[in-house]
Amino acid sequence: MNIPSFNIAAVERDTGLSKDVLRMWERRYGFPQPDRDSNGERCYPADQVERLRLIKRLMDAGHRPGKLIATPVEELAGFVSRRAKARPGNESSDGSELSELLALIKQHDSNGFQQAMQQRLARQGLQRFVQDTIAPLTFRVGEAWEDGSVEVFEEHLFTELTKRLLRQAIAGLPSGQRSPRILLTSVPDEPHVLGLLMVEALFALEGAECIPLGTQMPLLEIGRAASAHRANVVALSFSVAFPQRQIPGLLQQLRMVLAPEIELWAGGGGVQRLAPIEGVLLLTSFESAVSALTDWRLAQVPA
Amino acid sequence: MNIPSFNIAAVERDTGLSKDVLRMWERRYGFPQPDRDSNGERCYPADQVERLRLIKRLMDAGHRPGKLIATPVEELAGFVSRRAKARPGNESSDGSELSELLALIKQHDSNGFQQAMQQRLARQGLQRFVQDTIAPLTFRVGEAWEDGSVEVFEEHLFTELTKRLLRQAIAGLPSGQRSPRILLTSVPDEPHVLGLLMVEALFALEGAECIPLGTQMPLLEIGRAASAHRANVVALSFSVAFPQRQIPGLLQQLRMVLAPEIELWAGGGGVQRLAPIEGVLLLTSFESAVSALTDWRLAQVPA
DNA sequence: TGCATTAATTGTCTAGGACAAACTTAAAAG
DNA sequence: CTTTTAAGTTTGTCCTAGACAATTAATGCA
Repeated sequence: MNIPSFNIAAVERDTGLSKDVLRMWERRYGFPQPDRDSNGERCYPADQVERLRLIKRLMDAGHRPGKLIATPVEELAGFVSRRAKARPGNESSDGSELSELLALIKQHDSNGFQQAMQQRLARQGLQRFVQDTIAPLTFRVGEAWEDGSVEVFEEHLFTELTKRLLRQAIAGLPSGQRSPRILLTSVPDEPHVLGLLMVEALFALEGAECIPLGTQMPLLEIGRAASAHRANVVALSFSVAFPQRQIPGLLQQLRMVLAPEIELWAGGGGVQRLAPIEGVLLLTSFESAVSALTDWRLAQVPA
Repeated sequence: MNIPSFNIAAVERDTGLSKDVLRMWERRYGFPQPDRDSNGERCYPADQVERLRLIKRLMDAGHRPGKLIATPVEELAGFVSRRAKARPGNESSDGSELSELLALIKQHDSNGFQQAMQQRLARQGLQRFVQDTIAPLTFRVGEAWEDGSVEVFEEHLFTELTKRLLRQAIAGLPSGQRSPRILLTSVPDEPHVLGLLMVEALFALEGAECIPLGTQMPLLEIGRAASAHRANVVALSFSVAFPQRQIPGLLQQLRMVLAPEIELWAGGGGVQRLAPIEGVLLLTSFESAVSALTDWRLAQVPA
């Protein structure tokens, strides 16, 4: 069973490192060092791809590539997330319950996980379920992914099951002619949808009319959709994983594309530490999201 | 309101054309012809981005870039999908009902669409709903997207609402220890999830235990997930939009990664016209998917 | 210790060349 | 006249190697 070797495009797909970066690292650091096929093209052996994935994970956790690449493989495993390190054993009563949920994921017990989540939803109600269960649990899963204690496929399963749960809960809420009309989506390089669903649940609970467009909408298309749906607000979500430096530019571009009377809100882990942007409302917490909605309504009354 | 200009990365995001291709076209065909900033870097004006998006759409519909780029913008609008052309007015009684659903999408009437779909689901039952409503409707939407009569954001909304409906329906089915255990996912460049949900509905109806991992799983990760979940079958979905030539290679790679006793099934619009692949079962229709399940069960009995 | 300036790090962009795979067209054979 | 084979186009992806700006770290100075 000869393990196949990956060409540069396959490595880009599987690691998330761009071709440019892969070639640059090879030139600068001497790693990766792929074989070449008869055509002079790079062929990455599986173990190098594996190491690249590990490096990428640690980079997302805040480490710097130069150090990581210089470090031998064995030691790499010893690097752990800064975030995880910074939070040693603050196991509140609720924290341990979250750990139980996390454990179900790691045991690949989808049914058990779904049942436990359903129970919590019934007990807490949708709003608190989102704020006190889904959000922190998502955070914990992200942490665990960074420090390697949760596999990618486990994270995928968690996301998939949670998406279902949330969508089901949202479907159970009343709908119809409500206001404001909020268009929910994300930009092309942002595939994470959980944040959008969480905020949709909150907005829907507060009586807003949500128009969920899914993720990855081109900017010009968002503008068109907002007009076509006569949206009052466009709400975008950026996950922590989204490259922060790109966000201000994107929001400014979108602000120019949108009609001025349409509000632009941006939330999610990616906008936590962002400088204010003209014409854009940054939602740094669930509370601020809800109060943004309240403020919008107040602002409508005098007009 | 100065319309912003896009750098090459933004254009890649918004059009789906790689940087390499954008630069190549500029060199070969003289289009696009972006301005340059003080740094010598490309700045694409919005109208060129728009034209590129149109060209990309027509390419996906089967046209060739050389012709398209040579054609003036006004005439481009006249190009229509080959598929759409080939099927002139076969409006069966069911076809017109589908058209009504499509019309609701184009009117951006989410609530009306959801209600109409719910009704059809109740009337047809899940299996026929998937086969006779969702599948053909998805096809029609794809067609309409190709010939430009449906906007991207309309297609997104359709997808989002349909996903919700299907997931809700699936959630209503019994679950628990059933067999076979089927792991459902797609490869990293395949983000389309509707096909997976449709087949999940059918498999779940037939009593299989489905493990939905969402889309875009790296190959090595699929292998790990299959072992961890003790899956009997790994089922992949490829949409019509997926580059066909890449599929055989991907499947062969994955076949090598998977333990031999785990079956590998591939379905979706992308595998319709594919040559058989050793160790991979190609599901070219919903019927073949169901019979694959039956066959698997038969094969288990003697052992 | 806190802040400003310099230095190192790192990603993205640019240019043009090469080549193989996919598709078309032309020619030959049945 | 149709089918198959061969030659020719088209097109995407990969290659090298250089430049620069933006971020992060480190130094000097108040």
